[in-house]
Amino acid sequence: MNTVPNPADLQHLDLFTDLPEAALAAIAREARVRKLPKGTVIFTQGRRAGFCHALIKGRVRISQADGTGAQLLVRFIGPGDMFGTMALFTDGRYPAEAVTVLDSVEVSWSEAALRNLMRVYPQIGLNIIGILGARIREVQERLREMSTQRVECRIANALLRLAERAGQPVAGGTAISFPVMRRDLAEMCGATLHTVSRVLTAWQKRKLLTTTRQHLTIRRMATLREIALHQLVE
Amino acid sequence: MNTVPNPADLQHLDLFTDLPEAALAAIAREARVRKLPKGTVIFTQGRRAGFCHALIKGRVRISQADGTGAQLLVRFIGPGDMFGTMALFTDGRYPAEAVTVLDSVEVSWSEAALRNLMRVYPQIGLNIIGILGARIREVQERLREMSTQRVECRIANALLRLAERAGQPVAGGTAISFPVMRRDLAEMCGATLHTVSRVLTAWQKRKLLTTTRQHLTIRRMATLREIALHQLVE
DNA sequence: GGTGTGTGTTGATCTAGCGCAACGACATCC
DNA sequence: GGATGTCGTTGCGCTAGATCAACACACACC
Repeated sequence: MNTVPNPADLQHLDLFTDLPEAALAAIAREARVRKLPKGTVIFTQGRRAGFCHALIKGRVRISQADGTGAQLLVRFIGPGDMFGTMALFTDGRYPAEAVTVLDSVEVSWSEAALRNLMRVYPQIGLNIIGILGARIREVQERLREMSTQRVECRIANALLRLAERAGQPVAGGTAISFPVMRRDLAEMCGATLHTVSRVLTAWQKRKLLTTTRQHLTIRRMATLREIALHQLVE
Repeated sequence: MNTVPNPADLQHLDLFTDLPEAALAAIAREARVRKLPKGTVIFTQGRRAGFCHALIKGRVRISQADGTGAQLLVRFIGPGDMFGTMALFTDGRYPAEAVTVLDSVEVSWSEAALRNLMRVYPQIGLNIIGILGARIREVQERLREMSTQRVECRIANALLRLAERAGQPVAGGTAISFPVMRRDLAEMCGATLHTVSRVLTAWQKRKLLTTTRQHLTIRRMATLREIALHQLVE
């Protein structure tokens, strides 16, 4: 585990786009790099937050639980994404839990370091605003889906989002590049894993996709898009 | 309609907290003030955004429609709140529609003016980050509610949020200070207005609240909180 | 090899809340 | 004052999807 990242890696982080070389070097100097094996808990819900995180490699599952144990899968973090940063600018506590679902590498900055960097390079602040804005859009869209669409549409939309952000072109389709369980999909779109299982097997029969345990490949993206759009499915 | 606002008014905007007097004066100079009668459409979904808005007086309804005409009530804007600003930092289009539900007064700044002000007073950027962060939290919480809780809880939560942000203490309860329709509540929590109506009349029989046409007063806040929390209602 | 434990499937019921339909109450406008 | 439109209520049947339950794999570890 080396403790200083390669500035070239930082270039691809959404947090630090449009920054000069010099800035990236300064940012790298303040960073802490960690290798995190699959299954590592990076932070837990409600814990005091002191760091801004970004992912270099791997995949992190962000989920939120309510009092009764019900879970919402907020999102999957991929390489280049920042996470756990909102807390620094609100009440200082992580609102969700972060766990790696693949062997991963993260970079992080202390709150103090980040604030310093933001003072020197205001572009970072603008980047954060852009990231948060985009995220609000997405969450609002999901909220609208949840209130207006039926499960099939929501599952289709969840798959499309996964494909967009973690899709790997393979022979005859697009594979999701990390393990996704039925339970994950269920918690992404407010359904039970039973319903998700039923819908997926139905789609598998229609050759829309193929699945092996925890692995998923979309075969007919266009049809999936249609299902996602149309309220009424034939 | 005067075109320059009183700096004292700006002081109470969440956008401009923690700014020096001088800054407020400069901000006031760049502002445009408009009186908007009830029912005015401030912007429509999808339109090109060129302004950052804030409300001085009144109430604005922000809602988002999907292709099929189904609506999501994103939130109600009250005095001091900024709105329609996210668009400037994402794709430049308003993601929702804004309509006044009371006679209102708004201030707005052109994108260019706002960016200039942000450059001179970086605190504004930090404020925006805080506002967006808080908003993500709220939307995520609603998303979690939508996926895990049943309608009664969701309606209770919607009412509690309304009370928190627009509650006026009155004799024997807390009144919502602007007109709210059954349809509004329904679009806030992903239900039909029929269901909302049924639930509200049930609660009225239990003396939890009283309603007259478009007006709503919560009588037993504590009981409502219980309903909002408990998954299972007796 | 057997024995767990975490995952996925599938069937059989049950029910919360939707959809439809009809009506009632209040406000506004002519 | 009547007509028209917006808003709210209520009854009835229906269905999407939850819940309950049982089973079938796959991969671990002993």
